[in-house]
Amino acid sequence: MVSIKDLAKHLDISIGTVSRALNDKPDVNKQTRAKVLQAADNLGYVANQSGRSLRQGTTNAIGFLIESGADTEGNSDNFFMGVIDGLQSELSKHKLDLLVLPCSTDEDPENYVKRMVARQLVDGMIISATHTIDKRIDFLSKSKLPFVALGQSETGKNHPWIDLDFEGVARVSIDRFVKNGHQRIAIALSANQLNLGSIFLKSYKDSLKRHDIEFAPELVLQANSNDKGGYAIADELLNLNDRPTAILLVHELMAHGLYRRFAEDGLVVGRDLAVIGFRNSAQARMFSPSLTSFKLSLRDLGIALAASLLSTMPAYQKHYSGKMLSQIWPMEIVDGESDAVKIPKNPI
Amino acid sequence: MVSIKDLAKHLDISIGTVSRALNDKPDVNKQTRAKVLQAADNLGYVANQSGRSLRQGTTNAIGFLIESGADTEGNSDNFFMGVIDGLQSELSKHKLDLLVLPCSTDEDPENYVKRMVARQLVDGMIISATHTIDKRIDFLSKSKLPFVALGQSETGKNHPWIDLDFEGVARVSIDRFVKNGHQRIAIALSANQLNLGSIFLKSYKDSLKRHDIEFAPELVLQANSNDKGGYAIADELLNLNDRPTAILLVHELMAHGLYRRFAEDGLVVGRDLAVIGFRNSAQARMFSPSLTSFKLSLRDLGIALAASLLSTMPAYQKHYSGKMLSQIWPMEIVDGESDAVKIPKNPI
DNA sequence: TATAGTATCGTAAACGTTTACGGAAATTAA
DNA sequence: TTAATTTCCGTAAACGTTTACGATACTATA
Repeated sequence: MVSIKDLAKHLDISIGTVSRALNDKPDVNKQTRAKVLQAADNLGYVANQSGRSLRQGTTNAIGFLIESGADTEGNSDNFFMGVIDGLQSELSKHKLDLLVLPCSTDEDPENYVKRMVARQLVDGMIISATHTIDKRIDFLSKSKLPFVALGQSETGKNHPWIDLDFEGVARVSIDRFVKNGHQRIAIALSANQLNLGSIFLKSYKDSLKRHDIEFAPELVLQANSNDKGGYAIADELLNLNDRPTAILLVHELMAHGLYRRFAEDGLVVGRDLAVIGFRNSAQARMFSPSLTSFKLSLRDLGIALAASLLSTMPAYQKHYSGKMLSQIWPMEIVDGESDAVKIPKNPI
Repeated sequence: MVSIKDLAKHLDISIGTVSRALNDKPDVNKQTRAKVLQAADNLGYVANQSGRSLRQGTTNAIGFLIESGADTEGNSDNFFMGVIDGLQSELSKHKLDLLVLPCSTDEDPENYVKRMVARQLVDGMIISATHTIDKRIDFLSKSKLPFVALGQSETGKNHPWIDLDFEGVARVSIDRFVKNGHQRIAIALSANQLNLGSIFLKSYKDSLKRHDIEFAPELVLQANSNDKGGYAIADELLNLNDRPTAILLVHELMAHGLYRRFAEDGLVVGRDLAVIGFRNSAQARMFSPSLTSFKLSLRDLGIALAASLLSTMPAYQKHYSGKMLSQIWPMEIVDGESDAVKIPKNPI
């Protein structure tokens, strides 16, 4: 590996000048700068990050914290890949690299964050899979490392975050159901602890209240956010005395199981039950009848996350003066056939 | 941030001794070591990685190179998440951290690898999405950085690699088809350049030859590895003069489109066409009739990759004396209903 | 011409570690 | 008691950068 010292020796100038030339500092002659850049290119010089980090206390890298376990909230499709692509697109504008830091299922997330922060290999962090009570946020708030959370938490709010508009998804869904005459509307939630569920549930309740529909606890169903869970929920639903006529699937990965269970009884989604899913994954289009769902541009979300983070970092703030730190990320509904049924005469 | 210097001052001993105590070096008194560890814990000391890297030229981290674009050969999030979990499980045994390095769709993969190597933030690399001709491998071979490839390449083979047993998958599939009386057997490949396709195709041809079945070029179908591609392939297949009675889907993400296209003509997979898919994804179980496919433990694959890499790194070799550097990763077939049809009397 | 200002560069310290080396104290051997 | 050995610890250099500071030479101003 060729160092700055080698460059200096090769050009017979001081390492200080070489460094200044490489870093576009003002007080260096144009010709010498040209020579330095030329030589750097020839010899294949590239700055050693450790040396640079040690001196400046900066790494030119941003970390994206994810959980590497298999089923993280049913994000089975390319959720992260899409977000990552957006993150990079924005970060690369500032010559920042993205390091994805996967927290293993074996390790306590808080401990993992501590380790990664201590390692000092990133200048800022984006954390995902936010929990209602999230110790990582506690820790990061205390540390001086800039960070942005994908997903709100109740742990502390004076940090930037971006959250998908779960509230809006639930509201729009319920409104649409009600508009079509539905009165008994169910909601299917994931069985885990993520904050997502509580937001959805609250918005669901609020929407019902707005329409003067009484909240029925038995219509809040919980299961794992996958095929099996969907089957179980459909089963539970079909066994209710007073069956719902519509259901909102917070995790549309449940959809397939639901379709499957219905098919077993000769029932058809969209005719015997109105279904709206969240969030428009690659699979959503595959259903028959097609699933009404919500569209989300993962790439744009990634870009927004990066912008939000950078706007809190002094070195980059100038580029993001007008940006909002935190925001609710809106999503558009995409019409399918699964919620076609209106005011059913024979509620299932 | 508390440094080793702070620790030394606090304990009124030299920084050399502190460092030795923390790193389990032999020549340090047991009591002083205990004191040092205690103080480090109290003050929340954790070694600065930049300083350490600069001095030792080592980072205690392994990089996993992936491509962050949306459709990377149908390897959705789950694929990587599973592998990552396995990687970490093995790496953590040696106190190594895993950094996932996503190559953006905007950037040339070779250039990205160069940048990441130059950054010197990992001691070794695992690269994925290997192409038949892969410049990254060229570069890494020249550099001194240890690496292992997930997927073979023709670029140079004197480096460790692990490849899924595509050859076996094709062979077992064709054998099973033939055993059930099929003679016209198609194969659906992805339309892109990955090495996977060529291996599959070769094995497909070899298997046919073994059974004295003439190779028919029109039975090699190509499309994008997704729902639409499957639909297109089914369409093409149904328009053939002499239709095949069986098909091997190299990317079972195509399966849904194929099912869909068949349903349109009132045809049923498993009755009117024998289908075997690859690789047993979460969706595979959801099909009806269920898709016969191949099982793959992503976690175990990750563990093997890590072991393979570490066995080439001097500092860790002692733990992996007997390990093989490169290997073909076997997969088991999982019976479904999609290939139930035997020697059809009325070939579609 | 003398002075002030400017452009350019070299010097050296600092970031936080690790580690080779040597020295002092403690222990053992004679 | 002395010499030899061992145990423990401090010193200082080194890794590759960046950057404050000062020095030099040149240019413009009076």
